[in-house]
Amino acid sequence: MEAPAESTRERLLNIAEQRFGEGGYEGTSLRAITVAAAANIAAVNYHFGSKEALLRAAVTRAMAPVNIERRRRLDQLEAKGQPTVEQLIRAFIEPGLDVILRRGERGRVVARFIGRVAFDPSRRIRELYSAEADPVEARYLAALQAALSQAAPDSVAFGYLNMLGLLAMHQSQALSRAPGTEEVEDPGRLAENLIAFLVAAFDHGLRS
Amino acid sequence: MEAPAESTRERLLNIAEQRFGEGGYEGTSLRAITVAAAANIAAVNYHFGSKEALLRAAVTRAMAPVNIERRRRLDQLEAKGQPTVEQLIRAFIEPGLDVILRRGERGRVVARFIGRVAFDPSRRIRELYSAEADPVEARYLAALQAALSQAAPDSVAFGYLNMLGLLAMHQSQALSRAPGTEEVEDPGRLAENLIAFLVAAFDHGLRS
DNA sequence: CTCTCATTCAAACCACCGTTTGAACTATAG
DNA sequence: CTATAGTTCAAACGGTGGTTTGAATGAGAG
Repeated sequence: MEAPAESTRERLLNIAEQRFGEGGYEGTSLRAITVAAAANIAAVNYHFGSKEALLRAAVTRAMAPVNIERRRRLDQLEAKGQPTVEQLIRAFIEPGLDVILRRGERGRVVARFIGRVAFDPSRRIRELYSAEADPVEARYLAALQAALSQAAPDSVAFGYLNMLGLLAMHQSQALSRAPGTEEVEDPGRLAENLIAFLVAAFDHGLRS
Repeated sequence: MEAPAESTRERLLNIAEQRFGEGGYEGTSLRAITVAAAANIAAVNYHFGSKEALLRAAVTRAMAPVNIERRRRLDQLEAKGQPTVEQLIRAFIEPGLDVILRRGERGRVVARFIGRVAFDPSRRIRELYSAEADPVEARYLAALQAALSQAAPDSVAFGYLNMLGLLAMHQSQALSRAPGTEEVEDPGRLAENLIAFLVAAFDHGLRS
């Protein structure tokens, strides 16, 4: 029928991404995942060890390209001297939303999954996201502080937190209206709107 | 021992607020709630009818004072003519964070609960929040549009969505670092920082 | 062909879930 | 005191959760 090259392990990760992104971790059963992936229940524990380990593997796989792209852009910017606030925000936001642009329908699934994990009620699970994002986070904080030398460190951290939150919110479509009420926004336009919003807030809205 | 005036119904609502705010709806069992509330399992179905009805009652109770205060401020502002963007943002944010200021430790619990419900993975549950917030929402959107006459309606809606999201994020402390790493921010200062951040974004970051 | 090892499978395990039941308790009204 | 309505209780219901088991299957190596 379709691509037979997809291994059970990959099918589980793909469906887990989709279902965890729709219903959250607690709200999604392994049985729902394995049925949709045409796999046996025991496959999850065979390939990953536990439900949480499946989630961990899915988070790592989904975040990897985003982190790589963020690092790449940061390297590139810093090689050219002191980056501007807008350049830094762009280098942070765009990789998070390009996930949607690059791949088609799967892109939205991945983005929603990432955003959902970032906002999960359980601290354990939010920390999975933090652990993935942490390596880049320190570099962004330092670069933002350098670009906003007049701003207090607390303010820069506050701005970064808001940037992270708004990105996760738009990724997960958490507060979007009921489907049909509004058309799903074009991801490219969304990125530009979000970047403009954040640049203005960083440039004019942080206490010194 | 303590206040014996607390009815079973009130104890259930208080504990539900706390536990749903900590673990989310799916991640919190009725047994955990009833044990903590020193009530029988059947008490939930007797007083509310179901787990979801308990959540609904808790959301309604928690949101009521916020909505009342928002309406009051909106009435007051509109009686004096065209409100500024800052006045409108302040009238939206402050009631959401005053929940923390007014009451002591319980304030944080209530705020976290509200924020958590707004970001719940299940659409059903997010709609509980929307249903409570909706009546005021239309008024805020109209007032913001009037204060930002040069901005496109889509942009105003985009800004409002971001305001809603950032408030819910700070209410729920969703992306806060592990406790102990940073001191919990003073709620008053948080409100001022958030308002300044949003005013700047609305004034300089919305496409026309 | 045979051995080996990775993978898949049906079935079961046990714990916990939300909900229901019917009896026991409480207090107030007649 | 007695009836009555409101509330609490222990116990059980059926269903579903993540996890485990041990046998069956498959392909590749010697």
